[in-house]
Amino acid sequence: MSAQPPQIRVAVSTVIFALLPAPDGEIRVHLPLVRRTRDPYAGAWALPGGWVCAQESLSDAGRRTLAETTGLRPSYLEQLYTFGHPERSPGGRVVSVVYSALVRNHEAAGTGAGPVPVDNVSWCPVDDAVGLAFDHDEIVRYAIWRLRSKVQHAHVAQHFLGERFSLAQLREVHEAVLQKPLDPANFRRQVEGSGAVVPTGERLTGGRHRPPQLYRAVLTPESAGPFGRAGPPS
Amino acid sequence: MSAQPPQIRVAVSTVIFALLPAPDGEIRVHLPLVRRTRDPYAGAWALPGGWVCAQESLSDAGRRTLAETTGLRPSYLEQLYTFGHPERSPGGRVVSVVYSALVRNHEAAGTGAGPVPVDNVSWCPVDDAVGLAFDHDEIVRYAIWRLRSKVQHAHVAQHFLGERFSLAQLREVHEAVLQKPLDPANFRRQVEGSGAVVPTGERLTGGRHRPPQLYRAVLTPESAGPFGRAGPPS
DNA sequence: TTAATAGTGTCTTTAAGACATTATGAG
DNA sequence: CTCATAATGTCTTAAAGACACTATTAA
Repeated sequence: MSAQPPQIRVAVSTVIFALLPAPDGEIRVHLPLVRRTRDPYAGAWALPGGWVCAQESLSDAGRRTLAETTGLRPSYLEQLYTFGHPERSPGGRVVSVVYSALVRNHEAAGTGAGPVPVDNVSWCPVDDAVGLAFDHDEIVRYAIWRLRSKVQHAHVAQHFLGERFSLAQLREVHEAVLQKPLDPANFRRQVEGSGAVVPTGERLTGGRHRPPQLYRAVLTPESAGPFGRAGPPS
Repeated sequence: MSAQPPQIRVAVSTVIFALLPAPDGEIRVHLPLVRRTRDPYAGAWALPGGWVCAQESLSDAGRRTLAETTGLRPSYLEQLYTFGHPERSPGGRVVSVVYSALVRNHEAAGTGAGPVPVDNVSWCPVDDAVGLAFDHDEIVRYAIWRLRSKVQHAHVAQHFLGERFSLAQLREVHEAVLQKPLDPANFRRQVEGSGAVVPTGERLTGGRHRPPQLYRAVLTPESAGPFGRAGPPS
């Protein structure tokens, strides 16, 4: 162990997912990209991010740089992975701690998710996010794999929805993420039986059909982890 | 994004697990700790680790510092989490990337795992690893939770064993990690049916009973992840 | 009434768990 | 032969999946 560690810069990046309608009308998983204004990779698309300040936590740095570059303020960030290959940034050694979050559609509004593009921010279907700056292609690929592996753990899909939601809405989220149709009856039994959601007693009116029961998420002990929430502190 | 990032030091720590007999004869999950020789926390036990050098990858830094402090050289390191709370180290801002590995008993030999203690290294039952330096208590708690959540994914347990192993040995690993007995017949069906192991045709002789078939692990597509191995690059 | 989705029932298939039974090599 | 563990069989129960059916609201 050397007493004088070398200069390594610490950055954060964020992979934000939202379910938006693609040009073909299908609901697909999208993520926001920002256009780089300086070298290296000036003009290329990249994940939102920036440097970690001396007194802020890593997740706070993720939140701050995401808001600065895109205006997004998700309620919940989860650490995804830390990328630190010595050659991953041409400008010198950078270790990037990457966070991920799921946002609702109205949270994405006004940030380039709608028909009007916001300057230098673009929501992109995840399968089209290639040719990004640095090693961000790899990061995106890893993030979408993790999303699909973990959607089974019910709390993941609920971040795409509001506090109250119908089971049909929850099912549509799962269908969009997994890219396959699910049986409404079996889905209902699975979700209700898992204890991950409870009915609120309210109903969602306004549709031209029978109004569905509204549910809300409950934190299950298994999903809580050793610190009573999704990940460790920091 | 500020052009001049502040000075933040980057370190790695490693949580190494081995299955060793406890004083009471039970096989328990242990991990190696090293005694700190300088401030902060001089004299306290801590996880093996050290600073990341300029030209080495994060996992290489984990491997190197682990070997320097304990002599251990596990074949496979998996990134666990990155801890970066601003106040986690009294000596100034430190971001620690933590790696985890599982080692076989003979790999742990000569590093304090046997009856003869090696200077400044001690193998400790995970439940007794409290009062460590920095935030290492939290790190250990998170690592053991992850180990227990993931032992179901068969490849995890196989790192504790050699390349070839009997199903009884594999079952004993699962029993030690999960701290509960498993039905041999049902365990066999589950593991064989999962395709995670295949018989080698060899048998393990020497016991005073019917010699068991030996198996080896096979990398399943689901456990491989998006890059054909357990985690992303870096 | 009709359209449309909410919600239930039920059958089949698959897997988990408990536990009895048979197989085989060492001594 | 006997002991000990390997390996298989079978029964029960629970869950997953396919799909028919009933319920309820708005227009």
